[in-house]
Amino acid sequence: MVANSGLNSAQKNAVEYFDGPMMVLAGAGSGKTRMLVAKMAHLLQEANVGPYKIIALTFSNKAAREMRERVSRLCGINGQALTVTTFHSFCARMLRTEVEYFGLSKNFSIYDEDESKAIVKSILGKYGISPKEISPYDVLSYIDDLKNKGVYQGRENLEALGIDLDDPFFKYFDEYEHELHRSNALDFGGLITAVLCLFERHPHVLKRFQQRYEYILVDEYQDTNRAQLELLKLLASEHKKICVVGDEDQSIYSWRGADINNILDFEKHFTNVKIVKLEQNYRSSAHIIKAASAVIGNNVLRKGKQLWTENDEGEKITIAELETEKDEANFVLSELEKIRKAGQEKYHDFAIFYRNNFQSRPFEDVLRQKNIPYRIVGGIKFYDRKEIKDVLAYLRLVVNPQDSLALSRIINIPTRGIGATTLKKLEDLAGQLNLSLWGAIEKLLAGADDFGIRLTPKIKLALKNFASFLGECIYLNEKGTSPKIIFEKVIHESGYLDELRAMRDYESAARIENIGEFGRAIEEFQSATPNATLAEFIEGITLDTTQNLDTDNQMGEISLMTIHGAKGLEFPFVFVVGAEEGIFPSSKSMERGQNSVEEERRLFYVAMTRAMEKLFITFVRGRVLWGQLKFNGPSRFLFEVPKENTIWSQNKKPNSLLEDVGKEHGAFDNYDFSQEVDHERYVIHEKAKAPPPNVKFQKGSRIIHTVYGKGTVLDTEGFGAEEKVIIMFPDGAKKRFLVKFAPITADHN
DNA sequence: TCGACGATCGTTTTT
DNA sequence: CGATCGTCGA
Repeated sequence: MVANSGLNSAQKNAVEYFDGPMMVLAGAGSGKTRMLVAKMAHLLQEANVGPYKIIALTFSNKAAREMRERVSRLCGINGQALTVTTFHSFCARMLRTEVEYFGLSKNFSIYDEDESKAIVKSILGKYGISPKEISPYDVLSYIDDLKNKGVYQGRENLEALGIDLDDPFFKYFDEYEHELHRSNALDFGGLITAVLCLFERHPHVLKRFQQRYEYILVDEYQDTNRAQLELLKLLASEHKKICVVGDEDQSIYSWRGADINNILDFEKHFTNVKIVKLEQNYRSSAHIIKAASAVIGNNVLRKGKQLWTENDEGEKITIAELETEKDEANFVLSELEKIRKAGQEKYHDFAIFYRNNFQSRPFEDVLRQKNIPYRIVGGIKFYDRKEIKDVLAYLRLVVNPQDSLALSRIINIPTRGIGATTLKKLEDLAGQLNLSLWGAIEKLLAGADDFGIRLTPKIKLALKNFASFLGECIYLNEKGTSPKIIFEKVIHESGYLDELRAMRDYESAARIENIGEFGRAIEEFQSATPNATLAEFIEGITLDTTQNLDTDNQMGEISLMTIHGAKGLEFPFVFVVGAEEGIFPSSKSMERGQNSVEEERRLFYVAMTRAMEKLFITFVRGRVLWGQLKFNGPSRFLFEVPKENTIWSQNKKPNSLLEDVGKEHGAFDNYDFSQEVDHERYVIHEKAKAPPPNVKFQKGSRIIHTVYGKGTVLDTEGFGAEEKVIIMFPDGAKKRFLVKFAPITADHN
């Protein structure tokens, strides 16, 4: 009975039901995690379900850890017995144990985005395509998109998934998969699709997992992609005891493949679905809840929930207009200090949220200047540093010698005289023999055949030395030598540290310091899990990028983060800054259209609902963007916040220079700053349209080029004699032409 | 094999 | 404006 105490009736319904598929639509601050924890506890204690029968899937390791810990504390059991994990870790673990059923060996590498991009680049290079013609980023996005939809090589009925097999990029997908395979590697998306593939081709394996995991719980369901939905459908099809928990209004990762339709169409994918809505909010004041509900009510793509609260009305939301981003930072700080001094609040009760990372700058400046403790959540990650990636590449190579990307990264770091030319020869050989780079090197050094590759004796010796050093490391690792010892061997005997030491500059010293930090992380890992392998350490850091956030001092620190980073958190006092058109909603989303703007609105909603007691939203009249002063006007979302829940605060400087500059630029035509503060003042009237420039080709129109054939105008620049067009051709190539000279005509068919 | 220069292009980042 | 990246030259 412990599990259910203190729950409201909706939460109880969600906790106690497990007869079939259920979707819990949990509004912001509605006690979702609490409900999930109670539900697991209920299964374990009331229903006497064995812990090994339950799987709970989340998106972040942080969420997984938190849930595991709370459940084990509530039930007084050892959390290790529970499968509470992320989709990706779950799949990685399965693939390593079920290794005989799919094409890679147990020690496969997991490639991150950078590494995937490097693969794409090399493929395009092989085709002789420059990054200007076809952007590697576009190709990678395409491949990523396929994987998000559940595509794997050899999958049938792709048309049903809406995949166009004639897409010119599809061949790159094949090439890409082949390259990964040759490196004994998977990317993030591939972890999921490989499991789909395994389940489809080996039904008895699927059966085993279906039988084992009778109860399936999914957190943050709005963030799942199509591939993950399919995985869930397969796993759940035997017992149909699946419970997904999510909030369509907090779906803010569509650009990462999350498919809001997974929630909207849940009843199409599962039958006899029970839906429970958690609509009582325990977090925020009534003003905040009413305002946030009104804003999100403007979205069309939703199931619809009516959030309510018994909490006090609280203070109205302050919407403040400032002159520049500097004034914005100063305003936020002065309001913050007012609150802090009046109520003895700690710094960690405050958070500043922005749409883009670059917006943190002015706040950091002011905070540093005033000596106020703060921390930036997110930003540059430890494992993204060059030196860490280098050392990691060595270690990955030791675990998985077939990892050609890792090998090519460090084969000449430190400089060994094995330069680009030699590497190219080796890569070509590997391609010919369809081996990994390491495989090719071993073959070549075996000496039976030189494959027509002539290397100078010096280079050959360098290669030999390198290979024998690596061979020793590989041998030690196979023998079960501890990760720390292999790490030490790598950094010392590879010459990596020596090279850094020889540099004798500040930057190199910092790098040495970071490598030391990395060593301590390995040590910590080793003492926490004494028998764990290097492979497990590496998987841990590629799949779990959670940073240590333990530096809380007495007064705490103000948190600065993007709104994406704020999801799932709460703070008594929240400042949402930069609420301007083009910033929030972002200009890109405005270009993309209605659905994208809806996602921005969800983001706005997430931001608002983080606040418990008091919410401030600020915007500026003039912002320096890319070295230029921009006048974007207040965000459309501000006008969706009901008047009765807000106080608008105008902070105009007398005789502001900015206003003159703005007028000069014609930027203030939209609204009149001389009037008193009221909503009407901010209503943006349709701008007088600039006379249509003298352009021959419109964006989106179709053309014929006498050399390259048919294409579509992606974008135009300039006009008249200066008019340029960027054309996308059917093979995916992008080219840029000066209209005056290019042999292009409009294609009216 | 490295460094200097110029062109380019500017979200969000759970895994 | 500024970081990043690719190209070219020595």
